[in-house]
Amino acid sequence: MPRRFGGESAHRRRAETLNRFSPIYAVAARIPRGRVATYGQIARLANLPGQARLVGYAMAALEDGSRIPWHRVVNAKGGVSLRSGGGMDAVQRLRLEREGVRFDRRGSIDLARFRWRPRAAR
DNA sequence: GCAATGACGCTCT
DNA sequence: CAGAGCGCCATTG
Repeated sequence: MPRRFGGESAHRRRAETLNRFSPIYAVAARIPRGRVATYGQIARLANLPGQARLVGYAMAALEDGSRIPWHRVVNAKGGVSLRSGGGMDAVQRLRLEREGVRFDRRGSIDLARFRWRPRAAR
């Protein structure tokens, strides 16, 4: 493909960034109901090892009403880590509990029991 | 373009 | 087990 230079618009750059998130969304979309996956786990499954932070960023960029099950994504401690304000952290916990995911007194999930385990590389 | 910030995580103390 | 340090990367001032 001819490499167009200088003329690349910011729009194009934006598109590339979103495209970078695609594999992340693709993996997150496969998390089954009643199970959870960690940011780092998703990063790895998306072939982006060590970029857990990028996963969190991708989740934050989701638009309202997205069909991606963002609530099934938790941190490595099995807890809900949400941004300030919005109260989305409570929403996430409620949605998970409604799917049967249990939280202990400390507010964390037993990953040994609820972590999603995809069969093999896909 | 540099510095700070943020839905993260692993290692070392 | 809590806290500090460091790595990673997109976004913002």
